[in-house]
Amino acid sequence: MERRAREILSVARPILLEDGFQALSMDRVASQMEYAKGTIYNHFPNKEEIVLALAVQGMKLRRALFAKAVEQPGGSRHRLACVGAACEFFVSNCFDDFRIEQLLRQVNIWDKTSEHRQNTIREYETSCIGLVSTVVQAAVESGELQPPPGMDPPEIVFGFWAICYGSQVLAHSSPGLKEVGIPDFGRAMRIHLNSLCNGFGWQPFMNWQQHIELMDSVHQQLSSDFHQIITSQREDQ
Amino acid sequence: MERRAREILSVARPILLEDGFQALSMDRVASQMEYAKGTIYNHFPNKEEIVLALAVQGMKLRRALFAKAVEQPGGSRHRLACVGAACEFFVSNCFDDFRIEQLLRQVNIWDKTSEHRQNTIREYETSCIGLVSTVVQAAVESGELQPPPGMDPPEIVFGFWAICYGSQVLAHSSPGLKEVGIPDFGRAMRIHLNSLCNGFGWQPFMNWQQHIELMDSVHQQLSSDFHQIITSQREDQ
DNA sequence: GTCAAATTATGACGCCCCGTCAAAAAGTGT
DNA sequence: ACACTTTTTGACGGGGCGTCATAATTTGAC
Repeated sequence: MERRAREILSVARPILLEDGFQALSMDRVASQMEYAKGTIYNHFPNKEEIVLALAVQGMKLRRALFAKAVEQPGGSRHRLACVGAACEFFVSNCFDDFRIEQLLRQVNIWDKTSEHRQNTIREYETSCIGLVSTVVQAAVESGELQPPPGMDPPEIVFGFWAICYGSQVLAHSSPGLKEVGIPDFGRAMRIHLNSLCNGFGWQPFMNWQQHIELMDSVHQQLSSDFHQIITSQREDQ
Repeated sequence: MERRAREILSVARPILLEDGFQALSMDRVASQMEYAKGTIYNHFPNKEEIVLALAVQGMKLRRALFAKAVEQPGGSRHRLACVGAACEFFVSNCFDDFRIEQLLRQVNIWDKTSEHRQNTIREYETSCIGLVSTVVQAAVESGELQPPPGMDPPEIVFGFWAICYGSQVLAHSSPGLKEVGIPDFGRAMRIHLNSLCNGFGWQPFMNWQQHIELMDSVHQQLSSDFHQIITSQREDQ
C-alpha cells in the first residue's frame, strides 16, 4: 500500500474509533491532514472503502494471532484453548480492530466498496475459519472428537465462533448485563465454550475449573508471542 | 401512543427495512406523509428515536413469543426448546424486527435518544432474559440441571443467547458461509444449542437427531399460537 | 357566533456532508 | 526553457439535520 493511503488510514482510524462511523467524513479526514478532500478521493472512492481498508489491517492481525495459536503443540483441546485465548487477546488488546470488524456486519459497507477489498476480507475470514477447522480436523483424526454424522469441522467451528462473537457483541452492547445477573461475561463465555466441547464429547473432558485454569495458563504462555505479533504487524503498515 | 406517532412509525418502518438506516431521513418520512418535517420533529426529536420506537414494537413482540414459549407444559428441556422455537420463529417471520434489534447494537442510537425509551428497551430485554431464566431455574429445582457452582440462571441463559444471536448475525452478514463449509447454519445452530445442553448435563440427554425432531414438533405445536400473537400485536399499534 | 389564547404545523435557514470536476499546481523529460 | 503528464485543489450541486419565527388551526369562554 502506498505511503499516502497509509497516512489517510492512520488519520481515519482514531476518528472512527473515537466518534464512530457517522463522524468519519472525508472533509474531516482531509482537514486533519495536509491534503484537500479531492486528494483523499484519489485514494479511496468513499469512506466505506476506508473502513474496509482498516478492517483488512485488523483481520490480518487476527489471522496472525490464530496462526500462532493453531501451531501450538499439544492435544486438540489444548490447541482450541489457544485459539480461544487468541480471541480473548484480540478483543482485549486490539479493541479498535474488533470494533471495526463489527462495523462490517452493521453498516451497508458492502454496497459501495470495491470487490477486490471485499474479497480480501472474505479471504481472511475464510482463512481464520480454516485455521480453526484444522484443530477440529486433528481432533477427529486422533479420535478425541466424534462429531455428529454429516457435521464437518467448519460447522463445529461455527458454534465456537457464534459463542465468542455473540458473547462479546452482547457484552459490549448491553450496558445492563450486570444488572440482569451476568456479572462476568468473560467467565461465562469460557464456561460455555468448555461446556460445548464437553457436549460434543470432545476428549479430554474438563470441568469448568480445569478449563479456566487451562485458559489462564495458555494466556500466560502465549502473551509475549501475541504482543510480538501485534508490534510486528503495526510496523508493516 | 398517539395516532400521529404511529403513522410516522408505519411510514418509517418500510424505509428503514428497504433502504437501511442511512436512507431513513426526516425529510423523506415527511415527504411520504401529509405533514411537514417540523411536525415529525414534534413527535420524534431525531431519527434515532424513531428507530428506538420501532425497536420497542419488535421487542414487545419478541417478549410475547417468549412468554408463550415459557408457559408451555413439559420438562425444562422441552420448554427450552420452545424458547428456541420462538427465536427461530421471530427471525423467520419478523425479520424486520430482528434487523431493527440489530441496528440497536450497531449505530450510535444510544447517545441521541431519550432515557425513557431506552429504559423501555432495557426492560424488555431484561424481561426476556428473565423469562428464559425461569426455565433454567425450574430445571435446577427439578434436578434436571446442575449448573457449575456460582453460575446463576441468567449466566446459563447468556450462553444460549450468544449462540442464537451469534449464529443468526454471522449467518446474515457473512455471505460466503456456504463456501466455507457451513451449508445449513440453522441446523448447525440447533446442534450446538443441544450440545451445550448436553455439556451442562441437562437431563434428559438428547442426541442431535432427537433434538432436531423435538424442534420440528415444537415448531408445529406452537406455530398457530405464534402467528396469532403476531396478528394481535400488529393490531395494537 | 365571536374572539383571544393555546396548540400545532410549516418550511426556509444555517450548517455539515457527499462525490465531482474544471482549473491550478507540481513534477517530468528533453 | 518548454511541452506534457500527473497530482492536488476547493468550489459546486444535491441532500440531510435540527431550529425557530411565522402561520394555521383548535379550543373554550362569553
